[in-house]
Amino acid sequence: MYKIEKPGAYPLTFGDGDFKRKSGPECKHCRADPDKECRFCSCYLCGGKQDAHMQLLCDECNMAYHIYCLNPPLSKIPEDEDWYCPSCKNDSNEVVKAGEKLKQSKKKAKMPSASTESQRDWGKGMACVGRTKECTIVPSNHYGPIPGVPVGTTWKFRVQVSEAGVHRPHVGGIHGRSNDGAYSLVLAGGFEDEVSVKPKDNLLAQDRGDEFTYTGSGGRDLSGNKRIGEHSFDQTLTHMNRALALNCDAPLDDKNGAESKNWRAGKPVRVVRSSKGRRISKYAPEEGNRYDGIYKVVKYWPEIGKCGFLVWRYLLRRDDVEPAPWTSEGMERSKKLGLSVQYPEGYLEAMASKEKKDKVKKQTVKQEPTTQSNGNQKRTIDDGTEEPTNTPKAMRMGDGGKGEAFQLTQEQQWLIREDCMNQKLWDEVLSSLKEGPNFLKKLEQSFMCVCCQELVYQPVTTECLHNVCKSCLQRSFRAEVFTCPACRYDLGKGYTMAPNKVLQTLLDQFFPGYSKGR
DNA sequence: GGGCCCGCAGGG
DNA sequence: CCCTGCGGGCCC
Repeated sequence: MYKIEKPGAYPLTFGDGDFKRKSGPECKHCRADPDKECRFCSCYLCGGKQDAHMQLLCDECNMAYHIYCLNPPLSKIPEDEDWYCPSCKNDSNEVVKAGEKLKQSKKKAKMPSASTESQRDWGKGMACVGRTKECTIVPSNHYGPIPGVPVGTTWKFRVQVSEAGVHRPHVGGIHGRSNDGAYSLVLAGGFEDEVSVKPKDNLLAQDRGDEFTYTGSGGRDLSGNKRIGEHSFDQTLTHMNRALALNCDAPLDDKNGAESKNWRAGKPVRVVRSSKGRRISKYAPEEGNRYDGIYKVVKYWPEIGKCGFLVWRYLLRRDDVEPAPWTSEGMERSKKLGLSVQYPEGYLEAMASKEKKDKVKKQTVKQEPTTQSNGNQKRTIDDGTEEPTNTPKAMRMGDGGKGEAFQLTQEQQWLIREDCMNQKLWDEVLSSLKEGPNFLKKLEQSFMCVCCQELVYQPVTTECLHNVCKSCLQRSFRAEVFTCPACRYDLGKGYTMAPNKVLQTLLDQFFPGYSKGR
């Protein structure tokens, strides 16, 4: 019934009450909220629910795709019987017809996976995924901030930073063009042992927040299909190293380096700090990759690194009107803007269900020692093996049941930590864990919507740190009241009501089924 | 906890 | 087309 039989027969409509897909009568990912983007029940590429009549369903994976989101886009619904999405479609020259020998497309044939015996599944996970969106508001060679992305914005994965347009390469540390300049770089502490051989220069090697030194790329042994490796030859002032040097307001000198007379006159570089740099920099974020603003190249010079090979080094200095995230001004701003680590769509949910699955697996292994995984099994991020969720997934009282503390699952502890905007509330609620059953009462009180006086549903956590049902807040806005219903803090007419997915996941676990009929 | 090594995006 | 690359998940 989900197959498009003829052009014009589109099963994905919202008006006829027959909106059904893989998740039963209502999508378990977005609970059929028409205002919520969802890649599971709507367009897999943009998540948008609009233009249902232009959403094609893949006959293999059953995911929906806007014809205009496809690359290349389609102008109309194809007339063919079957349609397969880009990831399910088989390249025609990879299909083995009767009497033909196995052949592969040129590209695939050259890929490492074609010539390896490895059974490991590389297909999933954030290391090997492609972008699902692209920044188009500015070109890829844009200098300066990305409009709409404030300093302090943080993403869990590099691919998201790329999607936002802040730093486009997936892996590379510098983004630039060798005849133009560098647009952005990532500080991830990949060069900690590359401090100068001269001890007094070690100070310069440190990240001091508003100033830091950076090491160029290249000179590494990438054999074995690696992306980073040991230094084994000299770096040259070419490619991205040349690009970054061009940002410095001084004539290029690829022998001795150069220093700017007026450092602010150099081309601006967007700087992203990664949590990986934490080992060597106290300015690195706790988690993910954070946009820290605009820096300029003050000078650059060649140097013999600890590795014994020549490396190019750069001194960068901050030049941005937006406060740095680690300053008190910056922290206040981040709080006001409600900035928190952004995860890919569906990532937290996938992690949560994976954790659950792993636990189940462990148990089955314990019970049936003969069960073996064959190693060939394909894994998917969410292969839909969810059990019915009528029982709390979690924490019950201990065995005796007489007043023991409430037990949180690991997953819940993790999710609670993720919900940092509600940290204060959670601290308070968690303090009643030891009161056993009273914990749930306390939880219900703490996350009650001030409008409907019920447990919040699709909660919007406001800048002023209150939780209101999205629908309640929308009702308020429809009545032209644009303040927080709890404290009257002005949210502004254009306020975007992003539901707190982590909180919703948690509440669904603690109060299974509470959102039914809402 | 460290090593292995994949697809993808970008520049040239 | 080619080459490069301060990711990241999984296995040992």
